[in-house]
Amino acid sequence: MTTASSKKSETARRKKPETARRKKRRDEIYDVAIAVFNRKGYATASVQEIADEIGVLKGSLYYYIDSKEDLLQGIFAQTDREFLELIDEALALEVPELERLRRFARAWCLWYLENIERARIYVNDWTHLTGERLDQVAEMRKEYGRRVQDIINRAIAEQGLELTVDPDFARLYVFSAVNGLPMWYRREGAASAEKIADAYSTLIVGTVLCTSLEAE
Amino acid sequence: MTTASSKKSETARRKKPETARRKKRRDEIYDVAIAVFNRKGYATASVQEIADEIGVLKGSLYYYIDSKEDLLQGIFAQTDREFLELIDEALALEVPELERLRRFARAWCLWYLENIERARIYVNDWTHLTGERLDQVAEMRKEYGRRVQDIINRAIAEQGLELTVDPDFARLYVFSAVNGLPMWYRREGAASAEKIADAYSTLIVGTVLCTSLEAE
Amino acid sequence: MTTASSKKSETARRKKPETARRKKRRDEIYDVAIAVFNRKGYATASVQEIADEIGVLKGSLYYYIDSKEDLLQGIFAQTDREFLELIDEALALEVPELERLRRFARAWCLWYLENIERARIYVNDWTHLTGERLDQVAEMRKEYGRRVQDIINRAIAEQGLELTVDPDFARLYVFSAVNGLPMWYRREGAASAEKIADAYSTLIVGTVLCTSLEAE
Amino acid sequence: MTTASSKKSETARRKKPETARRKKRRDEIYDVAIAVFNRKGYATASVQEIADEIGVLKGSLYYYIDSKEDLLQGIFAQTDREFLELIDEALALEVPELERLRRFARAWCLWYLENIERARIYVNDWTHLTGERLDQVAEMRKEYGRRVQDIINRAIAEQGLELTVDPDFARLYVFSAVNGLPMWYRREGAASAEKIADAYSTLIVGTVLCTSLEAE
DNA sequence: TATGAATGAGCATTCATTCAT
DNA sequence: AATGAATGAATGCTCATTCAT
Repeated sequence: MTTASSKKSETARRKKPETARRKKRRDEIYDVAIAVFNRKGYATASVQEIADEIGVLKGSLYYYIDSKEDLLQGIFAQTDREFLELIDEALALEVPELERLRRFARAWCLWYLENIERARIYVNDWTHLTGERLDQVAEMRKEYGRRVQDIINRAIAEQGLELTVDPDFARLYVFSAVNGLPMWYRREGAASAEKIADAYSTLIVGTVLCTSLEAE
Repeated sequence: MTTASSKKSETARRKKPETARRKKRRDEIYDVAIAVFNRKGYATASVQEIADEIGVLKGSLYYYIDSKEDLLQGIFAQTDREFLELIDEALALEVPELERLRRFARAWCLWYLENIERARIYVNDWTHLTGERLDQVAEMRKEYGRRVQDIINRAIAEQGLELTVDPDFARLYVFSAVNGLPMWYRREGAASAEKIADAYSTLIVGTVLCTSLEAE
Repeated sequence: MTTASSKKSETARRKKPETARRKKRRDEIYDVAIAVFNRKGYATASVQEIADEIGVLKGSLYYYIDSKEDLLQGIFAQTDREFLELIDEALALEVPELERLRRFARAWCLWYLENIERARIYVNDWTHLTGERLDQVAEMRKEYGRRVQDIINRAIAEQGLELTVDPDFARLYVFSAVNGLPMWYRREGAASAEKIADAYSTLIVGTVLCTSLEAE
Repeated sequence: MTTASSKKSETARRKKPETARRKKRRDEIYDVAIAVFNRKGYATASVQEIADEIGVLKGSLYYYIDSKEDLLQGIFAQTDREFLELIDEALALEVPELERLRRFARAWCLWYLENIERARIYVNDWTHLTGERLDQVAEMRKEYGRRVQDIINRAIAEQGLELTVDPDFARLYVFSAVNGLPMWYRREGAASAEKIADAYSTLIVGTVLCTSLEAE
């Protein structure tokens, strides 16, 4: 229930000086962890497998991480940072709102596809966090929602749509559609990330416009 | 119900006659298993928890099931049956194709929402099946895809749309959107299942129509 | 540690009247148990398998037996009875001692081969008895040893052999050789039980005669 | 040492370098396992007991072994190696064939007696191996048979015996006699291993010579 | 920094046995 | 006589984590 990162006493957790060497190792661990969690899922993956793939003993990892859950959180933190950046870039654009939506949608999809392993973990395994780690991620997700909703609402307002569908549903629908990418996308697949992002961004814009579609 | 359980087939443990009493217990086990898997995820949930919730010893469950994985497969089997029915009902309707799509979409969403626990397990945990069990479910999913694609394509043809987006993407997009329902829907939430199904079916029809949307 | 048969109180164990019907069932259980123990070994075999093969529920067996170990002991009891008879028949013969040995050896082998399933259980699984059951079987085995030794010694005396090998070793050697039959004999094998018994009885007589063999 | 342990071969858990410390622990585990399997039989013995006797937690053993069956196979592998050596040494002797037989027989018995615990496990528990492990051991046993038969046949040929008994039976008879040693031999017993080996080798030579004994 | 060894708690599963009906 | 259900204890095995070196 308590976060694993609060186990060690404050003094003991004096942040190790992040030397270049240390950082490199850390990054390697994260990269491998992403590969392994992606392949087997967080719950099923074992710390052993990560260690094996790095070529280091299991116990040695704990010099760099506090726990397995720590690793997961770390992956999410990175993802969070990048996604927020993505949104901010879209908001910074000086273009019509619908165009902003389109460009954001495209960038979003592209980012998912290019980081499909991390995206898959994000979508599938965030439930395996516990305690405040979970709260933190949940809060983040809400924040995403708010910002994306904002983009959507501005487009709707700009277009002067007469709503038949609650725009909240449009957001949820769009989020789910994008979150579903990792379910079927394979890097070696036939369709390129570019092509997929084109198609998806068109559909996303369409979904937003459809909030004024007559039900019958 | 259990297909791949031919482990002990040497002496072919005769199939127990499904008495009312026995069926009741079995159903209870499945209900509790659904609740527990839904709450914690299949991989993290333990047989112990299911037994505890029923108020029976862990080992006693094995009088009714062959394995934990068996339980998961059983849940899927039920789900598969119902979903195929849903599609067939839609295909049997004598209405215009777009209307068929709309009605199917609505029924689909409604069914997801009403069985949201099972849906969540289906979406999240099918990867935890192994061997032919996994193959079987994978095959089922493909079959769903084909049938839903069929419904989509017929609507597109009927409407004489000039395609700008591959209809396969529309299917994937729609599937993801629906599969995403368990991510955010809560029974106690503000929006009723009916309302959600209305909105989503409109958006789904919209997505299909958007396959002729100009990208720019 | 305490024998399983002392679990039930004296009064409760009032021997059920051995009706014909009951006896038939009991015999069937023993036959199947022999088949199953023979196939998988006592330790690995399960009561379930026996019940399955009879076509009765596991629990029902306990109307006829007290425990799994009981079953094993029962099998041994039958075997003991028959083997003692075999020896007694040999001792009753009015023939020269070497001839008595030869005839006994042949009958012994033949009996092993004809009851090879029970013999296999006897040889392999007597160690799985516990408490006084084990003591009882151990005592029986000693008794066999004494009687067979008697036959051997009489033959040696009759032949006036000048011993170079302790006749006890001859007995142990012969016992092991016969006990080894279940290790390789298969009913469907090429050699008939008769032929094997012929060969083995010759070798057994030979072994006894060899107690006067010069070591160099 | 472990041949069939390619379970985790995806990530190929690198073979730990066999340091002296590690080897000592491994040997200890094997020694205790031999003691426990010898005492209770493989099927009845539990990993728990082995751990208890070493004074380590059950799970800790798995740092050194892959499975309980692995332990059994490891014991057999050692035994196989030694036995084949024994035969090869006998075949390398430059002595008359009957003398070769006698010396081999003696060495064989002596080896059994000196390693009586392992011999007992070998004789009793090889059936508890499964899959290719079982196949491998079965193949080994056949190979032994062929080689010992070879020694026997050469002695028979050298002696120019007129056969009345199939030499295959002589081999089976002799094998059984030796395999029976663990049934009765106790280290603390009256007879020394040397004395027993003397007596048994005489009887073994005798058995081979008896293949020309008249049946009547 | 990293290793090697061990811990301890947990897990899915099996099975002989009991007993109310 | 037999059933059907449950018990309870054990089993082999896994794994995140710790820690002395």
